[in-house]
Amino acid sequence: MIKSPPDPAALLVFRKALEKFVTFNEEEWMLFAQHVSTSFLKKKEHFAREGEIASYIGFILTGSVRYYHIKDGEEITGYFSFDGELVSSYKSFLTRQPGTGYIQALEPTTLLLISFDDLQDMLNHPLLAYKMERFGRLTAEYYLCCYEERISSFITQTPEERYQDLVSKEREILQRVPQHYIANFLGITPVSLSRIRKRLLFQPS
Amino acid sequence: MIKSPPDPAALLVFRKALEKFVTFNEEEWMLFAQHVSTSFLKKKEHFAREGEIASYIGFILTGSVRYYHIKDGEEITGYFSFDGELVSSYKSFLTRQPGTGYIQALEPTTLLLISFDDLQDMLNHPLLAYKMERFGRLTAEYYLCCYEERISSFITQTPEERYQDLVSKEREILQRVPQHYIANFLGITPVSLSRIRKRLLFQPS
DNA sequence: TAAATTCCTTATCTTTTGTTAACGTTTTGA
DNA sequence: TCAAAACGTTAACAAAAGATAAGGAATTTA
Repeated sequence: MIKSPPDPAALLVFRKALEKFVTFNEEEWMLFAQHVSTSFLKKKEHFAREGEIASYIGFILTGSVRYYHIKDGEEITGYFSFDGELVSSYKSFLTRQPGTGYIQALEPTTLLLISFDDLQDMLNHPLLAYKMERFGRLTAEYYLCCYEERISSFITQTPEERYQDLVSKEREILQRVPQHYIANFLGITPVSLSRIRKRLLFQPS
Repeated sequence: MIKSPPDPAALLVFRKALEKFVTFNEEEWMLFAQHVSTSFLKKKEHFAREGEIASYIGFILTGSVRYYHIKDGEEITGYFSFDGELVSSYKSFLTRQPGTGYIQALEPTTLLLISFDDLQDMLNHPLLAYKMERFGRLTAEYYLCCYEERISSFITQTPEERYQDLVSKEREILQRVPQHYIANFLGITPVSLSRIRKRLLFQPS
């Protein structure tokens, strides 16, 4: 992965996106921005691989990625992230243990990056520590809520209901992601999703 | 729910448990402990209900709870927490929106409690703010990793494999939780879990 | 302690999903 | 640009899960 210094426009987009969690003043942002680099992934290029310890947390400027695992030699896609979202093999990044899955660009993808070491530097920097802890807390809490909903969908919904929810709530995924990945995401096989779609066509309830 | 001041032994257990995330010095702990109260739940008593905004985060001193949703008039159990763990309707607690599920004591359960308002006070207290943000970040990150694994299990494993994992890794759940709740937890019906158990008896591979 | 309720298993039947393979279409990449 | 690979659908069959009901054991509770 080739890194370079980020351009100012990109940093502005990043700053804006982070305001969902925390607002940096000028001085803080100056310090923060010094730790940001940029990178580009060609379609199908990997951001993370099984067995590797995640070194970066990424912010997707443009493009999208999928998270997948390999089981019995088969790729199984578990999640997607699009522009404006953070991306990382979180568990690996946070625990410094080898990751168990892959992250791969679905499209040509431009990222902003913060390395683990840089993040630690910021967490230890007297002028940034407090706000970075807060940023980390709010970010983790935000994703915790997302995960909670996703788990709940597996417990309380059938695959067909999960698909209908996707259709009504997450049109973007439908439009930007191949169907066999969506099938995995719903916890079923591509063949089964194709059948569900056919069923819904003829009984759109 | 009846609250009272916690006894010192309970606070000590709490302090010890929180060291997984953060270590308070004496002064900090004094301030922290002032915001802790205690409560007791009889078996089947509720800690949270659908439609209510969660006011407390709890720490289970003794006992256990289950998280469940009601769908089509049926209770569906999604999770359990045991002594030494935190418990809350997190999404509701964090977002101040009405919760979508229930939390109920599986056994007589003793809790330590921190209210949302007290937590905010601590997050705003000059001598505690930094450490509380850090505590919140590390806690949320910890549960994020747990959730990530759980989601991944729904994507990559069959119900039978999930059950086998439970048998090998989480004996405590098996021993303390009725089987039909475990079935829900695995994303299947009690009847189906009974069949899986029978299959495994005769082909323990 | 007796009655009521809950819990687990089992059986039957239906529905859904998984597996494998085939086929035409689209996309990819050399 | 052209061959190869990937994609979505469909079919046929097997395997698993859901729904419902019944029966006995265990637990609860009045």
